[in-house]
Amino acid sequence: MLSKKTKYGIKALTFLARQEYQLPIPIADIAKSEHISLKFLESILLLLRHSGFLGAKKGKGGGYYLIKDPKEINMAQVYRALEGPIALLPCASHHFYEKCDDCVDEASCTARKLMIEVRDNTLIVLENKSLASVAF
Amino acid sequence: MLSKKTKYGIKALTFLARQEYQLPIPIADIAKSEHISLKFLESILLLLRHSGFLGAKKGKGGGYYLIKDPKEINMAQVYRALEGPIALLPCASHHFYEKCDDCVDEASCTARKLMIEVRDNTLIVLENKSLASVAF
DNA sequence: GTATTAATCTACTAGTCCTATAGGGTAATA
DNA sequence: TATTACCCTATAGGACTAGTAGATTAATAC
Repeated sequence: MLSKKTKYGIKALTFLARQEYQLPIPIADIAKSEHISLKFLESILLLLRHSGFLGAKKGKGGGYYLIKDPKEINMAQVYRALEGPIALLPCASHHFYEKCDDCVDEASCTARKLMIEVRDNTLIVLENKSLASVAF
Repeated sequence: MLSKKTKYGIKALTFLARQEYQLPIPIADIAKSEHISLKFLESILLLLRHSGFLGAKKGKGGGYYLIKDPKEINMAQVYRALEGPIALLPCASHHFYEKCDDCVDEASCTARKLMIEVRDNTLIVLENKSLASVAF
């Protein structure tokens, strides 16, 4: 299951992508429009800024704005920044690989085998989607 | 991420499917072979019995055994019994649908849209896999 | 019918993660 | 210089995970 952090993050990015003009939008405006707790959203937007998706401007007239063209923002990258691994098992992950403690032989592990197939298919979906393609 | 319950459940089913003869196997044998905590596995096998995948026999010579042909056991059903919804958001689930509190308009929700696509692709993978096809 | 074996059931717990909340600090702008 | 709005740290309730412990019940072998 997706965490609310990821869900809210995707919604916030979408909200920004749908703005007619790319001016900074205050957190409060996004929180109100998307019905997200202000302080929680604050931490999410900060993470998205540190991950290179958003820019921020302080002071009056400030807020958050997209740093790249929504067409160039890949949903797999967004997912990884917010949620972490795309694979459902650490041993089936590319970017976050970890060996299982209990596994004697990875090659014969059916759970791993199955989850690698799921991951590959999920990746195809996410990598072929840009923020622009889902927002409109 | 998959819970260990689901991972262990899949491994246990695989272990049973790989048995040459379909005789009852004691929990302890499975736990030892797959390096799973005995008592934790106990609760998992019980769940799999209640879900209609396993039969159990008490007493000497007892244990758990597959109730159906591994070819007839669909991995989507196994996943749902162990982990719950296949969709990554409740609002994108068929069998476990729930409305989001924060969502004003489901139709325009990009998180939902994206997760429905992920779910559809995951379903294709899981529904086309039988326990037999992953175990061998 | 008794002992043994092994599943079944109930209850409990330490630890971790999620989803926030609170409050002050800091930087930019008008 | 006042205001606006992002930045950072700390904390906390609740849910969930993974595992433990112990008693009970049912089947089988002798």
